[in-house]
Amino acid sequence: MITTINNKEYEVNEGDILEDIVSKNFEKNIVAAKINDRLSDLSEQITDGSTIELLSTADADGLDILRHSCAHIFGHAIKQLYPDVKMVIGPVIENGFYYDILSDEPLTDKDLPIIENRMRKLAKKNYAIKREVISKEDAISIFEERKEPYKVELLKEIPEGEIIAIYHHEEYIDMCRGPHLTNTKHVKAFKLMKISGSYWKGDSSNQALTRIYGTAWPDQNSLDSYLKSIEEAEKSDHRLLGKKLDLFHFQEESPGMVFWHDKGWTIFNIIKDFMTKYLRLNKYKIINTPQILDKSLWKKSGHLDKFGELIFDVGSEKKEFAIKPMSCPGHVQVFNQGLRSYKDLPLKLAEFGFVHRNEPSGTLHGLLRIRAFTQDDAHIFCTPDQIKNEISILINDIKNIYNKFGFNELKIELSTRPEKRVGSDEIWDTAEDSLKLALKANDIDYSENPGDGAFYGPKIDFSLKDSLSRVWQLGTIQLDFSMPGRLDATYIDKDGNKTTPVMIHRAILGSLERFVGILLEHYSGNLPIWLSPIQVMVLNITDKHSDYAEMITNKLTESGIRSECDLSNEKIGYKIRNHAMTRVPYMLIIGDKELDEELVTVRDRESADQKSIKLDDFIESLNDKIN
RNA sequence: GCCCAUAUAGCUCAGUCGGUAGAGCACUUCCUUGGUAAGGAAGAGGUCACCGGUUCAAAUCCGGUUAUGGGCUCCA
Repeated sequence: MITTINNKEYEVNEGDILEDIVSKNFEKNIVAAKINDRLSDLSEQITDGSTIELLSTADADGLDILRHSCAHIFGHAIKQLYPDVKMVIGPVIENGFYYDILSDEPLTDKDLPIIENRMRKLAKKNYAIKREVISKEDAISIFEERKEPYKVELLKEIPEGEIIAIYHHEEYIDMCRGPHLTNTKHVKAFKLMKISGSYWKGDSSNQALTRIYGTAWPDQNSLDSYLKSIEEAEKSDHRLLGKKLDLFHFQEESPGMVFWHDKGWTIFNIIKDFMTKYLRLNKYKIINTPQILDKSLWKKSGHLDKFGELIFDVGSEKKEFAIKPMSCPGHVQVFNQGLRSYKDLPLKLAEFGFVHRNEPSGTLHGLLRIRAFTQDDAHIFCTPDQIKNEISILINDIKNIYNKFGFNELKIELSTRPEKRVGSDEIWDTAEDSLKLALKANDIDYSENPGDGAFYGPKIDFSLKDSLSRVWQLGTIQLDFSMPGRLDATYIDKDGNKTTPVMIHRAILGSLERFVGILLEHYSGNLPIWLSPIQVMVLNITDKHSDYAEMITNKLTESGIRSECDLSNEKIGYKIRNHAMTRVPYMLIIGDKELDEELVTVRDRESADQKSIKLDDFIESLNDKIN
């Protein structure tokens, strides 16, 4: 009998176990295999003519297996330490695993080192991990006996006929599809990271569970460098940078709403101005609609019923108002003023819409998830045949705009028709096709999210990751066949009939507040020159040079360069250190030499290099870089 | 909203067994006028998040509230 392992043929006997062949012929760090492209344990029997690819912990699949087995070792440890804990699920995630458990005694982070130590001891015992395929009934009775109600419930949900495997080492038994390591000895480098909450089946109305996160790596070096990278990423946290660079703050009296300081607000406005220029160039009408509108309008638009809890309300003289959570209904009111002709379409209404949403307290997160924010919102009113072209333009523009801000890697998702929806299937076909065609035409890599569209239409979402790999949505393009009708928007078509337009909701940067946060993390605070709130800091060496330094600062300001000067009575080294920490791209040093020769000495943020040049030359080269 | 944790000077943090608080930086004043990442001295700063309880006595122990952090759920 012949089998192919890692492209080499081996003579084997009927009933041979893969592990035996591996231990004779291969290195020790082989942990699992792909048999005919299916992930498998080394404990499997070899069949005639199969093609086998061996996996070590250096392979992505092998590493996942290591992490999965590490979760089982966690289970083993926690059951030894806290026998009453109920095990729920323990899947592999990016960089590690988690395990959901139910514990009567609340576990805290102080327990993590204790559990971790026990895990280390268990792993070192070199327990063999065994796989066993058993019947569903047997599996249920095993876990009933072990008082694991969640495992039993999960088992009951497995369809008849599916293979059920259990894995055990020493006294620990877990239910698992596998594959797993053959021995706990491969688990050497791991750490329990954090403890948090979750829910049974991810439903907040179900039992609250405790989730423990761990990370696991092939060796200590990889673990160390992973931990180090997290530490580094934490330094890029926009909340930390907001404080250090004096950009914004939050306080208790207004949770989830930002107090912008001068420098932060400058960044905000640079972005807003950039987007305004884009809107003007692309024939948008820029409007502004009221912050507070009668609740009846939100009732009519459908938002009050769907998002009532999240809408802030205000009462006045027996009338009930809502603070706007979005700008769409307001935009339809503007569209509805006067009679619209098909010749007016597509009509693009844009607003930097400041909206309030009473997000649940537990979801707030710096600038990335807040309760009051500014959307770069626009609504394109058009006919169904204009959709494709408009979407195509948008996708292309969004890509270019993100590139301009330095983002090249994005996650783009197309969400298609949900079960509950409005509009005919023909309209949905057209809408989804136009989105797909536009994505293809612009050569966009995207994934599909079937059934995740809004009830009123499909959408394309654009997301980015923050410094700690959390994903945040930026832009969105949504087709809407519902709201224009609900809010009585019409135009006169070619035949003189009143017709309801289609509405495209789109935001490019999403929330400007969030976008500032993401930019800060992306650049670790070292914003490109054009986005820097202070582009040039002028430093005098002694009082003698103050007037010249001030004169230079004024000249820079007159040339449209954001600059300040620091005339404080400190040594130059001290001033450089201070401003270097605030990430100013350029410092100009002014002393005797500069005064005598009418020059400025430029210190560059990137290289810390200095060169002395004429002020006008500096301004010119800076303007080249900015534009 | 749910689970766990945290809250001390403007910032970063220390504060042991319950006996009403401390450092560094920043700030103010003075000395210093110094050429590329911290010159020196002095001073000022806190109802220890808030409310309540235990105690002769609470930053410290207990309960609650608020906010923040990490997740979960949610996100038009």
